[in-house]
Amino acid sequence: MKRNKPKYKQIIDAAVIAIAENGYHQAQVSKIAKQAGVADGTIYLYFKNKEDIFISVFQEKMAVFVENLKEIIQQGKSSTEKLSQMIDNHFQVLANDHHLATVTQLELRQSNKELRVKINTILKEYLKLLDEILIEGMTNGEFDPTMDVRVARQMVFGTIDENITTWVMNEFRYDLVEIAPKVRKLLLKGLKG
Amino acid sequence: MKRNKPKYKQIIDAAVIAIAENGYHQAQVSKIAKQAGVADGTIYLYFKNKEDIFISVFQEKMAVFVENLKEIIQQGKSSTEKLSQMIDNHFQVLANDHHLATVTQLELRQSNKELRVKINTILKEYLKLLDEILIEGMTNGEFDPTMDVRVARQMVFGTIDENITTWVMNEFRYDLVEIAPKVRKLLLKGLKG
Amino acid sequence: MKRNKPKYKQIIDAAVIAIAENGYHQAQVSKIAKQAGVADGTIYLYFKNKEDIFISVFQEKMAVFVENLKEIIQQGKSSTEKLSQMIDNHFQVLANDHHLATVTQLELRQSNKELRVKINTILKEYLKLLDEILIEGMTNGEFDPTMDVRVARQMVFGTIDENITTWVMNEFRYDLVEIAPKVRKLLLKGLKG
Amino acid sequence: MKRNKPKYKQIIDAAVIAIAENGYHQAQVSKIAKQAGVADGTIYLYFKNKEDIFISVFQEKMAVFVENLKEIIQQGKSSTEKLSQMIDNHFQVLANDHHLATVTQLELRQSNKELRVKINTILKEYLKLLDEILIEGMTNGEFDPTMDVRVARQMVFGTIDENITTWVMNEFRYDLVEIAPKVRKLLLKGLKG
DNA sequence: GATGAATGAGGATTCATTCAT
DNA sequence: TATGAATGAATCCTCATTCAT
Repeated sequence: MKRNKPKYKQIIDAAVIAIAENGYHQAQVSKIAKQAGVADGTIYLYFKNKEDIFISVFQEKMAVFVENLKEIIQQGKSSTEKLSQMIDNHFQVLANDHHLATVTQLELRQSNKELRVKINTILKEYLKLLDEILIEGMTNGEFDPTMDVRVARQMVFGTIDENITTWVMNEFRYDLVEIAPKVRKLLLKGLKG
Repeated sequence: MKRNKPKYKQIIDAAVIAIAENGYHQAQVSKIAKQAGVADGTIYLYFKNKEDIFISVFQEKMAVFVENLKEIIQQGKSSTEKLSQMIDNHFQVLANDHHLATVTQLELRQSNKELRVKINTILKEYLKLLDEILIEGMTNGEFDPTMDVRVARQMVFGTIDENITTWVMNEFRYDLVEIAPKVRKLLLKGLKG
Repeated sequence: MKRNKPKYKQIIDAAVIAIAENGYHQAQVSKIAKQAGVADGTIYLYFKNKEDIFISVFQEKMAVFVENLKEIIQQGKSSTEKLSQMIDNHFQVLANDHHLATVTQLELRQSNKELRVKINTILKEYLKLLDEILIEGMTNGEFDPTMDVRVARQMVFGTIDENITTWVMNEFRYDLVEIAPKVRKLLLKGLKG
Repeated sequence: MKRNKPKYKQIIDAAVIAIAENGYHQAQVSKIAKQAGVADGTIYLYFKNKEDIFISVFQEKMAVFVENLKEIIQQGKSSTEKLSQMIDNHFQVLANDHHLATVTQLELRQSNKELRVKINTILKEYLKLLDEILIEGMTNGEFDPTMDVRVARQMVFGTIDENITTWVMNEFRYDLVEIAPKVRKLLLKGLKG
């Protein structure tokens, strides 16, 4: 399994840095290779093509969010608490890794429609977990049982996403973590049953 | 003033179609020119360069949103009503123009950071009007007076944006206008004082 | 005759200025038209095409040299005196018109081979008069009667030309007129019988 | 060092042929690449851009003149002999390579001012060696000690250059090598002390 | 597995010239 | 005569990918 060889992760991490520092369109394969300390050709021993690198970057990093969220769901008591922790975790992970935030919020979105569809597919696992929390809350009365789950999910995700993107576009000039409770409060009010 | 000459609007509209049908990176100047029924060189009598076309597209189309919103603010009675109408208008304009929706939600976001910053500057006028509504509502008690306006604004815009983008990515397979009241209800609950 | 209409000379002079200030390749027809205070299309009422402007510029300005030289030949006593005055005149005319010097010595030489052949044809009249002086001198014993006239002519013209071009490339930083007597002395020694 | 790789020289030689056969402005990169038997992109592994090819052509070819001249200076006995051999060498090298003669005398001069300045910088090394010969001759009494070296150098170079350019413009119709002794004789008489 | 030299397709932009007014 | 809006051909360079070593 290529995924477990050291050079695989080495290239993934190099890609994040190369994209963050140079921008999506300026993150050429040769730059990623240089950053990873391998030859250009070596990249193609681990990835099918350039697009495959970017998808893998998103996949690997998204896996962290999904894992965290699964744990949150397992350990959380109320739906409200689960959602709160999900929001906090989302903000915290990106607040702690500016490179990653730049890549996911700004750079990777410059990819073409086709690639974005693939990225969305990866994202779906995360959104499915979010749906679980929402449905649970609607069932147990914590959230409004009459609301449309898709719309609610898009409110939660859209609000989080917009807040983080704005923070990145403002070049991290304010503390993102301070925003989290405000977002949480607004969203929970909107959702509550 | 070039902006008022017929060919200016002709090229703008051609650009929307060319981008929607071919994608951002495949919308070559020659394609836009062909779609507009003018020679390639004619484009450059009205626009400084390709980027200028894209900025102008966003500017011209955004102007419709801003104009509508200004009218909504003038005629609306309560802040709640103003916000409701703003949401409805936003959904309706894009529901009626799939090409424009594709361009603003998916294609134009593939532009590089520099261009996106310019686009954001244009967007700010719209968001400022949204802020006005929110602040008014916080003052008159319709909305929660303790909330952070920026976060609230980002919830409203992020929720609208995410819902529309998802609709576009699902290739307009469901009726966007039916979503509007659901979005409106959730958001107003989140904001209310 | 178009040649005598005021706009003809107006465009010629505008071309010299446009070329001198912008360089050969940056002297677009539109710039020349603007400098001349006429519309782009008007240029084509007086000149067949862009090349025709440049040829005419050279023709009109070279005519001054030829006229002067004819007078020098008529009034001069010895061949030595005629050659001396030709050299002085050549240096003086260009020393007094930096724009013209830039155009003839640097810019017009950037034209393609075809145009340069045409320019050379115009130059030939001037060189023929120079040949006359040389042959006269070879006949009357002032110049070496065994020398090859073509080679001698090319020495005279090449020396003058190289000195002036160097002066232009040094951005007129020294006094060209001071060079003339030194050139004259060297050339006459080379030629003398 | 790219300069020593076989493809470097291969491209340089291809450029000379492409320029000579098509003219400066018609020597597209793709033509040079085709002539060199490499892909267009390969050019850019060896040269920064198109201008860099042209500068390098001049540099590489001028290096031959400079090298020859250095040897001539070392082995020559009198200043007169050194100058004579310099003239002969200059004529001979170009007489033997019509392509090169076309390129240096006609085509490369169509470059813009900026490039010509760079070319002149390369030429300076050659002219400095010429100055050395002249100054030596002025010191040892072979040449006129009162003459202005710059003017003398410009006479020598201008005369050689004009004779060769005329030969190229006459499409090599006569034997250039026969001109050399005539040029030599005239110049030496002009310079002698 | 690893290298890196070589490939070659693809597009924004300029500007001389025309021609309807 | 004079205008100037419109035309459209033409080219340098980048960079993802391959493959001989």
